[in-house]
Amino acid sequence: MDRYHHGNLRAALLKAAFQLVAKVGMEGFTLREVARRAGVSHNAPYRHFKSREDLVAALATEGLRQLFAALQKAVGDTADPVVRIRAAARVYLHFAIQNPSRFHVMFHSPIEWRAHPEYTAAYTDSLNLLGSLMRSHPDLAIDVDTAGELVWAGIHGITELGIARRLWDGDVASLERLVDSAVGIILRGMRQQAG
Amino acid sequence: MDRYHHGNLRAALLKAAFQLVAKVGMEGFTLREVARRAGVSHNAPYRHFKSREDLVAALATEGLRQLFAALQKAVGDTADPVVRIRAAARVYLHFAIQNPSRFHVMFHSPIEWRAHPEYTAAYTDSLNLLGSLMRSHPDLAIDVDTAGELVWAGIHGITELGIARRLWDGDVASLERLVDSAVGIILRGMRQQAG
DNA sequence: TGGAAATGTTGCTACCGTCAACATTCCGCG
DNA sequence: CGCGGAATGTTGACGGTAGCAACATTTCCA
Repeated sequence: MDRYHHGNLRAALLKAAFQLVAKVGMEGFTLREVARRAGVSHNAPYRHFKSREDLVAALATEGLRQLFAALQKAVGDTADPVVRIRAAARVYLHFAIQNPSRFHVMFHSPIEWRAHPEYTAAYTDSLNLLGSLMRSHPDLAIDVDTAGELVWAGIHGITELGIARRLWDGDVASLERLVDSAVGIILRGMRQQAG
Repeated sequence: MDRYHHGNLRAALLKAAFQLVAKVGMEGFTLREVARRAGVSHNAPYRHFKSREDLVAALATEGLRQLFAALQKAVGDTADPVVRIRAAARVYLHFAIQNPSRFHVMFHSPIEWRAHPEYTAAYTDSLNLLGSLMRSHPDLAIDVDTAGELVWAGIHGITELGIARRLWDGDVASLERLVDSAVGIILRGMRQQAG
């Protein structure tokens, strides 16, 4: 089974890249090391990715798809809008906590994303999902798109500062409580007010 | 004035580093290029910074101090808590928009910050400032520290997604409106409710 | 004033991203 | 079949980078 042609090198490279970035972070992330871990020569990756940046972009895109899939799954469990939004928020947080390097690649890679429409598409999928959640939430004082963006931004901010260890003592549960209360507060603040 | 000893190379290196990162971002940011721009040999920086990472950490710390100073200045203009909080939020946003690379260095550098207490101190200063703002805001339904963290996270999230061009059409004013409404919504959501 | 400490330079090693040239395998068409 | 081009993988080279060691210059103070 030691063939000259690998068979599915592209997927193997992505897998190796995920493992590498999980182990050493984005510093120390090296195209050559990825190739080494996939058991191929240092130049084999160039048959599947234009450049190192191209591989990173693929990694980010793949990560976004995983996140989207997780969000979809979490959201399907109930019909209550508030519960669904909170579930999505928790999934977002947990994804980031469990894969901080992956999250980092997804959101902090200094890449010109306009050259990678698959990335933008994957991103938009999640944003749309959140938007549709807001649509099912009644009594919004602002339009649903803005509402979705604000909720996204709130969760994203907590998650960012959380994995950066800024507002986190290491206890996941406390961060989760913070996310829950953020969702509650933001949704409450967006409500139509009677008087 | 062409001396062997520079006189204040450390400051000159930081300045050159800020210019470089503003021009080429964090990719292409090179210790040797910084040295070149400061007009010294490729190894001179090692007399002032242990490593490349050490220089980046100094850069991030300096950026945080600038942000803190800007926040302080913005907050001094009025006594109304809500206005002050909104002013701080806008300053945060504008700082990031005007110095995206600097912001990136400050918040996305994969550095073990425990080894750089000045960074954590600079960070805490801003967080405390925001906390004190919340303290002057009446009728909070939750404790002030949590309130401060939530406001920070909300603004941070909008700013992050903003400079990543995710929820931004290029118009600063629209982002500003988003920040304003986020502040309003979050503060409203955190209010004690009568019934 | 003289020598140690601080600061800057030169040269080296190991590694990285990428290009070019070459080797092997696969696959469709006669 | 078989053969020739396309796809895939390898080897080798080049320029650039981080960091180490050895050396040169300047400063400073005992």
